[in-house]
Amino acid sequence: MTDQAIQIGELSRRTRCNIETIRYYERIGLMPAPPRRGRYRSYGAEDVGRLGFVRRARELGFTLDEVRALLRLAGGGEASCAEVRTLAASHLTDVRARIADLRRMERVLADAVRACDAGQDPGCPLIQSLYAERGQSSDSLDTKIPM
Amino acid sequence: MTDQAIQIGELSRRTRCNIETIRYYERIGLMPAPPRRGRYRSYGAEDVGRLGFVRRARELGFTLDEVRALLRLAGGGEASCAEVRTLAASHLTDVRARIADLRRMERVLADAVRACDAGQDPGCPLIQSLYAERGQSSDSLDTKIPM
DNA sequence: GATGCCCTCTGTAGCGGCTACCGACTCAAG
DNA sequence: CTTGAGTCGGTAGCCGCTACAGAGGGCATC
Repeated sequence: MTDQAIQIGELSRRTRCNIETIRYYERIGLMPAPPRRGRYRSYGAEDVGRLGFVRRARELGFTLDEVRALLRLAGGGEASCAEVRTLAASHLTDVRARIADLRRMERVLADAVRACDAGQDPGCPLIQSLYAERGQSSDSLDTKIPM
Repeated sequence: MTDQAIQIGELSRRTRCNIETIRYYERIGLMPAPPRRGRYRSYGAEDVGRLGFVRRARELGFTLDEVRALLRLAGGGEASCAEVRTLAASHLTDVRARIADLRRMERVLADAVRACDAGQDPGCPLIQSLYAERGQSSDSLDTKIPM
């Protein structure tokens, strides 16, 4: 059985989650404070599962607040599936917006690098394009989308 | 002529850069400390240009350190164009890596949302996929690419 | 029992790039 | 004279960690 008590280092290895990060998650209440063996934290299989869940959600770009919500919903029954779907769909929209922003950057950068390679301008084309103002700026600095 | 002295509010309007951010840039030495009229900062056309440059570089996703480097290179002659190119090319690589990460997230999220819509699973498919471990995790949490 | 060595502990401070808020001031218009 | 808008410097907060300091614990080896 895998329900033997493990220490934080082993939990870290199994979930590929930094020890400091585990303690951080505990501090902010994302992971429950485990019982202690002496002064050492003692984790079980459930913690491995929960922390794995958190990590995978983070890899999908969910914020810690969203992860908290997902964890709450994970316990609920069928009803919560709809809420999960909503959360995921809205996050998906964010991800797509970020992709769109990055693609704009990519295009401009690639153009500039190409212009540099052509290299018959009097000055550096990239520097010049940074000095020249383009139209409206797509707000990519203002939109605050997490991660 | 546009070289009349303007205050920080006007500079903010012209560059669409938050006043607090302008003062922040001054504090960290990205913008020079301007002369004062009384106790108020007094800016000129050059500042508008420089700050615009900074903003546009930021919109392309350059870090403030990279912007600093670009500003230094902007003064230099032909020689620096090659350095600018290098900087931009390496940043472009970063941007592309971030796009790739986001596309992976997008794919997984879109799949999960679709599975939710199909909705014949016993539990919520997204929650379940977060509990199940996938293979190696593409490191999207570890790679630290700015912005 | 003393020496290593590794693990774990708590606590705090730092990262980047801002943003927000504070009370105090300055200045011009009404 | 009052009111309102702008500006001032300073500090603290945001997110999601990461790093580091200094102490204590536990086990193997000499």
